[in-house]
Amino acid sequence: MAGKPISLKVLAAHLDLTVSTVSRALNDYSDISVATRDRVKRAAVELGYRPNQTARRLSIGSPETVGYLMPRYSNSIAEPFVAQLLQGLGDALRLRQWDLLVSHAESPKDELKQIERLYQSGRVGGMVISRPVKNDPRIRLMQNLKCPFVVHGRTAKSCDYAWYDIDGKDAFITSVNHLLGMGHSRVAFIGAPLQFEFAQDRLNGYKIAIEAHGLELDDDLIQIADFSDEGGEVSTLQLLDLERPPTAIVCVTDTVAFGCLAALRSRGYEVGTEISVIGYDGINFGVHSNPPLSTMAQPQAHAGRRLGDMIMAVIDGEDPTKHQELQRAHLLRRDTDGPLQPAAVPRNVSNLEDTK
Amino acid sequence: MAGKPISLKVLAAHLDLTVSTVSRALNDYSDISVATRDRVKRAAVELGYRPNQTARRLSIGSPETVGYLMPRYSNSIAEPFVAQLLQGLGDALRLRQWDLLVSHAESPKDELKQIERLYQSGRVGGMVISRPVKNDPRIRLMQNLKCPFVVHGRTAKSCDYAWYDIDGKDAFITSVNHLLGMGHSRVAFIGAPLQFEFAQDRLNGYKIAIEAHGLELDDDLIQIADFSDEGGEVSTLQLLDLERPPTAIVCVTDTVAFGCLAALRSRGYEVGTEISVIGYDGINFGVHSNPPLSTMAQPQAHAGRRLGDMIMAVIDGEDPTKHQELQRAHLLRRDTDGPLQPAAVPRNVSNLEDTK
DNA sequence: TTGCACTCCGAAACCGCTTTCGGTTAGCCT
DNA sequence: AGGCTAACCGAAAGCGGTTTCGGAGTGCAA
Repeated sequence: MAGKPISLKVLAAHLDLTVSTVSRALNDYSDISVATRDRVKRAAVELGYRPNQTARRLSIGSPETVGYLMPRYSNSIAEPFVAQLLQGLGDALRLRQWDLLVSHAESPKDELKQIERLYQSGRVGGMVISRPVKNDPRIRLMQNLKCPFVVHGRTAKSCDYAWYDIDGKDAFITSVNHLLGMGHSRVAFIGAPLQFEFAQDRLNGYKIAIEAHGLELDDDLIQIADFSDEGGEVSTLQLLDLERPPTAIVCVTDTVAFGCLAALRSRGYEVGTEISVIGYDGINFGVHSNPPLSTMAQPQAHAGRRLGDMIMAVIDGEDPTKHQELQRAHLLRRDTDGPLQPAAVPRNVSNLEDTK
Repeated sequence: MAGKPISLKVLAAHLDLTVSTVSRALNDYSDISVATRDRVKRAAVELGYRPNQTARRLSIGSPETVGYLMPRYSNSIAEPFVAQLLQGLGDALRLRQWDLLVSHAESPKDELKQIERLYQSGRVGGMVISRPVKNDPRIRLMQNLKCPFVVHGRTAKSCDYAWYDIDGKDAFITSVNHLLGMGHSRVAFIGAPLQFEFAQDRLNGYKIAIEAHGLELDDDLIQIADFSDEGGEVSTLQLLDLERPPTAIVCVTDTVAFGCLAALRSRGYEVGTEISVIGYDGINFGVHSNPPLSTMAQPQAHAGRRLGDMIMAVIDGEDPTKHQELQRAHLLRRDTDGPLQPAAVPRNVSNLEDTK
């Protein structure tokens, strides 16, 4: 079981054949008799022959590997979806015997270098990236390089590459509609920096839903937070300090929502009754937050699998624009959303005793 | 910027030199004059030459790649540490220009196949695995294959391979001591299946601390849960239904602890005062649990980096047993631990009014 | 018997890089 | 002037596969 892996040469010698014959036998060439083909294959498994992939890849001219560029951390909470995404990606690639290479960079410039190195040096035959920003330089680079790629997220409604995304606009229309339907009229939005397309997208959904109900957009109710739980916390505090604070808040991610909940608790609010909060992502930990977070859930496990299928298709030369998939999130009600309290009175107008 | 990547051959032709000269010039061979070396290097950057890694690796006989076998999921809460680990691993490998390959399997047998394929086919020069079980077949396989590897975790106190681990025994001694020091005398342990060495290790710490205080081990207080939040929940309920329920609980992971907290809330306990809970892992979401979870925190970001350094060293031929690193966890107090209430009376002995 | 079409396998080039080995040139010494 | 040593570079053989091409056998018909 130990020892050097056996090469095609020794396998051929063992069979008293040439390497070329053995190679073609293993690859089911038609100009090899079934007799020797079977004989070769049997010997191959007996001797435990494993073709050297490096040699094979050099020869066929394909790395049979795709790279995944991990998103850079913007905060201390680990990206909960990375592991699931990798799992799905790996499953899809393994069907074709391709490998998955992961890399990550420390700065946007470093990301560009990584992509170029990985592709130009023939280490990967394509890339998967997450979380594009507007006019993303990585995408421009890969297009110039003619490096096949798919994007987890979109940068615009219509674009000329392959992507997989969740419809954030639709999701926020759903969540805001849900809140408005429960009687809320002042619902706030805590978003992320708008250079992230998904942030813009979700904000758009919020605005559309608000205006569709004949309400006016109030800039005070739109906060752009740092993309983290701390960011959600400070934004929430600012909202609460408004003259007319909101009665409901939708958050751009669950992580931001957790910060939001923390701020509300610190001010003594009873979330779900006095004030409503809805997050976005559907991460499982939400069951354990205080209170359990209502959120727009999405099929994360599916994403990796689909992205894997798509990158393989694009590498195969299919038209990238034919591989654009938009999934919908669905409202997962837990405990942080509820109808507007009839007697709800803003906290900061000096009659605290009423609400107790 | 587009077009085929340029090869050594065209670079050599462009310089009117041979490939061998150019290759040696780029690799700083001493038998190349500084003049031509500089000329070659300058031309290389000008033309944007990127050596084909597949060819290079075939030639030098090393894949310059290590594989990471992702742990299989046992529950629905995403492994928060995978992303951090990969990041650290990637950093360490990138220093040597090595690549990181990730793979995962659906069953233990599949894991063995993956390892064998990856190594025997020359795709990886070494492996990193997580969460070993007792007498782990993966480890035996890699030893037979002579595949360099390092383990995230240990299978026994003394073993003949490289590992990085957190001292779970020490951590549970610390947490149990902390609770006992606050007056608790009935502290329970919710663990994971003992085939996982870390589960055994942490249980040992618990036992040692209990006995060191002259207390007797009570089997009723030792629960082996399914390795998930649901598991923590059912185990906790069983503990609460004891004749003499515990006044404090230590949990084998934070995830289990979240389930524990859920169970306690469902029974109306005020965690942190009426009953104490301490988890293990220090995952950041613990800040947002209800209540915020006290836990044994550990330097997760460090682990990947160290594992990367170690696997490189082992691949370089260093003695694996010289690369065994034991880190300590430290108590991170949040809100779920507190002194034993003097008047604490078990809930299920019919005088509920006292405790209200 | 010659010819022809198949069947089946070997020879050899190639993928792009590394590395050993050998040979040419220049410089220096006697 | 001849010889010896360095300094530099070219030639070529790998690494372990894949793939094209051609040639040796076989069978069958003319």
